[in-house]
Amino acid sequence: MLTERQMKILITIIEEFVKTAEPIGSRTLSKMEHLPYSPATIRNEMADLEELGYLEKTHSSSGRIPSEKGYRFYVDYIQENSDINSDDFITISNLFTNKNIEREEAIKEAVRILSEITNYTSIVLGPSANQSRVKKFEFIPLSDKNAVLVLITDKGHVESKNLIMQDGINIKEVERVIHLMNETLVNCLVSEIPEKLNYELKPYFGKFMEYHEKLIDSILKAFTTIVRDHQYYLSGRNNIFYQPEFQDIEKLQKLMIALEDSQMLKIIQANEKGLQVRIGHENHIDAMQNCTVITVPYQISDNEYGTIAVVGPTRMEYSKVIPLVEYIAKSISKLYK
Amino acid sequence: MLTERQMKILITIIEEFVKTAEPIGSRTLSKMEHLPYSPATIRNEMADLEELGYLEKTHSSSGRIPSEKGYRFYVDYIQENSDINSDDFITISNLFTNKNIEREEAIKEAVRILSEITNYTSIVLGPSANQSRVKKFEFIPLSDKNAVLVLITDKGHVESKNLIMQDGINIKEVERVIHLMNETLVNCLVSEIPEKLNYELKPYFGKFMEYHEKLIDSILKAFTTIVRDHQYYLSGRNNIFYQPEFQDIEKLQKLMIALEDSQMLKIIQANEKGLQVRIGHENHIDAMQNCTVITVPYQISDNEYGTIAVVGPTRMEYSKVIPLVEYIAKSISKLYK
DNA sequence: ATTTAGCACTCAACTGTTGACAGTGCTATT
DNA sequence: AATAGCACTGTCAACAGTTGAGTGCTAAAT
Repeated sequence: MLTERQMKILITIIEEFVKTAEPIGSRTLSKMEHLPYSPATIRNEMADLEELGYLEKTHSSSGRIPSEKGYRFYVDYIQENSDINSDDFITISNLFTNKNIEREEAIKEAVRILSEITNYTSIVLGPSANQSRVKKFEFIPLSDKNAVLVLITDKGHVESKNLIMQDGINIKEVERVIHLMNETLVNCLVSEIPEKLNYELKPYFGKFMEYHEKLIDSILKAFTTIVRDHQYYLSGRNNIFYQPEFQDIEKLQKLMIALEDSQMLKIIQANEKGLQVRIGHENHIDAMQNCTVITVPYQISDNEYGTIAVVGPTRMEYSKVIPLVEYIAKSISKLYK
Repeated sequence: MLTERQMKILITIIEEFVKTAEPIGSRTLSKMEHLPYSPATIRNEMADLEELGYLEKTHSSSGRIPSEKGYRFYVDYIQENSDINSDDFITISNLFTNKNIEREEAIKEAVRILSEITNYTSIVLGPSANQSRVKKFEFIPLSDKNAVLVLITDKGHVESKNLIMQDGINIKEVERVIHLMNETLVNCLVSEIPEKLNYELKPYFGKFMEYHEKLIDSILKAFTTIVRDHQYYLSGRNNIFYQPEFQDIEKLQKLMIALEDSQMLKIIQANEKGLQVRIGHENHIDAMQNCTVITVPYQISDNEYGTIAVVGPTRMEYSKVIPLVEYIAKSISKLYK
């Protein structure tokens, strides 16, 4: 285990490195008044901390920087001694007063502010519509070639599609198809739509007119997205530019591409357990070896969960970010209760 | 005016520079079989072309690169002699067959492919809902605290909002408000919604219950976005990384930020006249001095226009991109007819 | 009157060298 | 156990020298 002094030194190095992004040397530490030891003493302690895996060197004669293990220690440490900076909290709590009763806007706004305060990138992942049930399909003809089809679920998901009737498809016929769709599909799980369309509705029509099949295929295609997709909202992506660890254009590029990749979803989505901090390699994504991802779930109905995530360099202001995301997630969850 | 030979040289320089992104020297040109002149002769011509403003040097002893005026000449030239590469066209025309009758998806997909083929960034700007009329508001209560409000317009815009009833607001009351909203607002322009809510509906309720005002404010806020916003879809943003002119991280950053800026909208939105090519400074955006923006409108109903845009470096493959965007816009417009 | 060959000149990009400097590890001393 | 001293290491920026691609100009050739 670490001695009191080692902990003090380790934490000071981390906090200093978070500020400056420069390796910290023994002389710098020795000058601090809460570390009244000579550089040599500190060097010895640093050598020990390095041997234990908490610190690293960038090259043989450089100062030290925290390792992932170092950050992990730090994160666990501050989660016990968490300390709240009230200023930012006021800004956010204002968002969730009755001025703004539209949920999605409020969440987006909160996350926008989150990335502004922290200077990192943040993400909202809304709940998937998978476990919702069809409340109704609404079909609205607009002209003889155009119509809108709207799907509304019991959890409030709304998905609309602008349909275009190609030659040979009559809008009256479509209306009949939709009518039957409603009868067949209302109250069934959104995830079952494709299956039901294919095996219950299609055979029924197939006997009569061959172009109905084409039509149903199109509708099918139109609504597969709702089954598959989560709402995914990225905010503050451009903040990455300001991080010194991403001045290298290739790393920058890889990270930006990763942020839009489906791997990202897997990371963010997996946890309903509470706050998670994934440091560096714990993310299992190549482009994110220098990144920490903090995720925290929020609840918007009995069994619907979304996630808020913050993506930043491993050299992240954990003590600021962690309480903040927790507070936001809590505020959102409170709305529903 | 330019002599035949000058034109030949100018066009060769541009096409060569588009390929390599390197300044072109007289020796290189002289080696090409359609330019059977000695380096010295070509040097003289290049000096003249520079004096006329079609070419530039990066430094006093470098080869030449095209100036904006040079590109302008080139673009005007190829638009007369446009020449269509059929391979890419097949990919795109497949998108607009009856396999896919959902308009928005088809457009997005087309633009996604556009940025893939060209390796530039492309943008769809959907028509604003401003000139649409309210067809109906649909109000769907989900629980005693949650409800969905859906607005559908005569042009097929659908906007949905998840409302959360804060303490003191009863969902039955809300239902009544929506009912009255429907009566007041159906058939009026979307752009008039705020006004009508404020001056026709609010006074009526205000007398009875003060919290109705709060409620209407919230609904108002929820639906201002639909009035203001166009659909804005960006594809292939990460292609910018591959352009040698944006290896400088600062330029890259500025461009990426500009792409999400509202100035962008103004550029893209302004023209219903047909294809436009804006080269470098013609964009009047600082971060886009090295960029060309090609825009072309598409029509989706009697008086609804959207825009497709391609953003790339001024050193762009004009002869490939221009016919392609024109073809896509035409294909989309054909859907509606 | 064009076109071309020849030559001096320019500038960017690369190379190798150097010295300053920040920091370390080790050892001897307090 | 803590510290002072010292040799050592790697980074960084500045500098000079070299190379090479390309130009402009002039004089000769067509």
